[in-house]
Amino acid sequence: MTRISKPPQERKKEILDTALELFLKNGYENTSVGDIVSKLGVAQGLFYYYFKSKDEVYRAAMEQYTDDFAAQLASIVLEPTTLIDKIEKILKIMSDMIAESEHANMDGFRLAEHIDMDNRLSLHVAQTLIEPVTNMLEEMNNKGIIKIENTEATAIFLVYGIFGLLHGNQEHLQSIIVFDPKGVVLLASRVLGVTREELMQI
Amino acid sequence: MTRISKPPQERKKEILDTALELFLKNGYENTSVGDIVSKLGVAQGLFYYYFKSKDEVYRAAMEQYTDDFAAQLASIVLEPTTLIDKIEKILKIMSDMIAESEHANMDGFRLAEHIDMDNRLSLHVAQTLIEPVTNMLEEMNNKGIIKIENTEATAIFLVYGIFGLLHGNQEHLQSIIVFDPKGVVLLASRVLGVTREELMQI
Amino acid sequence: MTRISKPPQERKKEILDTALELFLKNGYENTSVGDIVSKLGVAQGLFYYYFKSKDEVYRAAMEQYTDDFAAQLASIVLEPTTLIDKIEKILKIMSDMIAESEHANMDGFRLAEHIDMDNRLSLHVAQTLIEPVTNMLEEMNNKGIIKIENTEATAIFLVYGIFGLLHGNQEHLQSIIVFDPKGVVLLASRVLGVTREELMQI
Amino acid sequence: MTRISKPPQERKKEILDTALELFLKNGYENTSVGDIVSKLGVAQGLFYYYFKSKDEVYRAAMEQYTDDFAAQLASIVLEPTTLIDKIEKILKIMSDMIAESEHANMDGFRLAEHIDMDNRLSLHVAQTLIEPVTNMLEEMNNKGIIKIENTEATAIFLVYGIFGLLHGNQEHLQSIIVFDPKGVVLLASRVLGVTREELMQI
DNA sequence: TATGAATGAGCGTTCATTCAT
DNA sequence: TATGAATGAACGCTCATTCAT
Repeated sequence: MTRISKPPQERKKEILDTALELFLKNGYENTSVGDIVSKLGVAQGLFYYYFKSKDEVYRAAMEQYTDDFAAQLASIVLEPTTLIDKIEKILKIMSDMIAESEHANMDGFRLAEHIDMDNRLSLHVAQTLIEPVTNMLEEMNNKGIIKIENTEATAIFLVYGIFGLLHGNQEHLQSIIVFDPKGVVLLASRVLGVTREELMQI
Repeated sequence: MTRISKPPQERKKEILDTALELFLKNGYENTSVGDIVSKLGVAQGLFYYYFKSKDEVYRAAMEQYTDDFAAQLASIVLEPTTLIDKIEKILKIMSDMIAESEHANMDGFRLAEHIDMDNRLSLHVAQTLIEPVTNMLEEMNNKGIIKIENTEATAIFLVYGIFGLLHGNQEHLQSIIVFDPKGVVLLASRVLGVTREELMQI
Repeated sequence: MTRISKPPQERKKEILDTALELFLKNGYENTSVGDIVSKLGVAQGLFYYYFKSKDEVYRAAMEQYTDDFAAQLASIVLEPTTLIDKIEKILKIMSDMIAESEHANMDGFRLAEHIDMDNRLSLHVAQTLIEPVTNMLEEMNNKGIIKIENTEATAIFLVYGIFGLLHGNQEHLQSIIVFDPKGVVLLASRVLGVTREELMQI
Repeated sequence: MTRISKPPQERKKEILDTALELFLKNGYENTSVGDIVSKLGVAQGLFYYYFKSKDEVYRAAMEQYTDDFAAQLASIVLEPTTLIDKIEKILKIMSDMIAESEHANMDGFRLAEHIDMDNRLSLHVAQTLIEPVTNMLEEMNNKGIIKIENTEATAIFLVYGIFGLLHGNQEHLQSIIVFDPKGVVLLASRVLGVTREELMQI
């Protein structure tokens, strides 16, 4: 084979990205190190030049993935827009995230693992969302916009509730529940104890 | 080995139960067919007499498990008690379910698989809860107790929101978010657009 | 492949014997589990049906090998013959042992490992010889035939000295030192502090 | 990395020394080329600029090591002291050699390899000892001090016998056979057919 | 129905060696 | 001389699955 040498950083990124892609598509257990390297067209040994183990890439891929979302969310929360706008943007991000981990090659056999992976990563991201949302609620509390005792619990409830709507959408492919951002906002407003109209003005 | 012949149904049930137990304890990938048969004390081949593959047993075990919950839930919904009582019973069941798949011997390495399994089953059960809850909301709508447009979406939102609170409890083991049934009821009442006092009287 | 099933004991013995043969010929590191099974013409997995690891067969092979010698030696020591006869028989056994572990396919590359293995096993056997020889000396002491203070040290000295003569014979293939049993007996008699003539009469 | 150029001889020596050190500490199989170069802080490729293979370095390291001993021994034999003094010095050297390859961090797993390595090197050195000892015996024969027919066989017997006493000391770590130089001299004197007193005066 | 020995593909990982720079 | 990224074969081991009895 012709030998193509690349800057280590670049190569490492390549491997990481490929690994993430496959982990998202096929799950941890159904992605072998061989899959990763053969997709990249490099030797098996090269993988271990950059990562100590399969587990290590997995963690690194996970981190990169969730960090991306965390960064996006953090910037949204800081944007000087209305709350309703923030919520819609957050919904968009969550929606994208779940779409991204949609399963490409579901051939009966591997169904269990696909669901598995989806869950693991999705829930990881959900956990990532909780902190910034909690902060947002805290801030709204301080500003007197809302009055919520346990902000973290409420954040969890909100994030998972929304996650359920997005996720459920995928699971019951037969029963088409149109995902309705308006409806989500309504539910969210109720949880926060504000009217929809109030929400629009914030 | 002494050869013990049993009625097919019974044997199949035995295998299924053992499989479920191990799947719950160790996760899918960390449970081998060998583990199942050796725990039962039967030959490796017998497994394949009753199930075509490991995947098949997994699906069957999953189904049985969720069906159990579905049955419990269905009966709760039909009980002639107050709504608040129903909600508390449902919370109790969800709580038990998660506790059941909590793992005794978590030594670093296997934690990932445990959480993994937890998620997988938990979400399955969450899906199972959606239908009866939807029915319940539908009925309440008809009785004029609540006024909700999209009952299924609301049911999903509720169920997943609650699931998040239960599950989140496990993830951040260090930051102890005490799971507070009262708080959950408050959140639920807001989602349904009724006051807590109204809820108590229904 | 046609499937040939055998009684477990027999199969296990087969694997053990093949493993021993290869360990003796090629050394531990240069004998792969694949070598063992492919020599036997069975599947790789079968190996692990009978042995938990490569290390386990190695220990088992080692034990079997040394046990054989130990048994032979024990019976020789008990035989009602002259000491000189016993010594000659022991020399014969040691000689055979070393011959058995002679290296078949020494292709430059693997020389280091060959020597290695030879040493490991040879020394193991030497260790095995020490105990019965010590016992023999002890008995001779009691009978007043010899007068030796430290029987174990003397046994070690004797066994290793003889081992050196046998082993050295192999190492310097160029300098042909004819291994002379008579000479060995002479050396042994000196160590024991008896004349050669006395030795013959015991 | 900063690129440090050195005279070829020096670099080669550096690699050789590092390799020897690691071979002594961890054994052949447990020392990788990577270990050697990373300990030296040079690139992987450099190793192959100086040595064709790992095996080659091993042989070279071995040779250097044994040559060192051979030189020490040769000078001892030539020293104008008593035989007993020479013997004691030789014992000291053998003892040091074995001590040198004693291993600090033996955690169960690696014990086998350590002993292995120990054996390999020890026996090499033993082989190295044979020639000078033979010469010594030859000389004593000529001077009429002793009368031995086969000096080389006797040398081998002596060297290996002593080696056994030193080595055996390590094997049975629980049953402490105190290594007693006096005892060794006694055994040696018997082999040579001289009294201990005679030995002292030579 | 039941057994359990046998299969064989696959996995994660190591490492001596090569080669473009 | 020196670098270090890249190679690729091999290894020990696991496990879902098969099949002769």
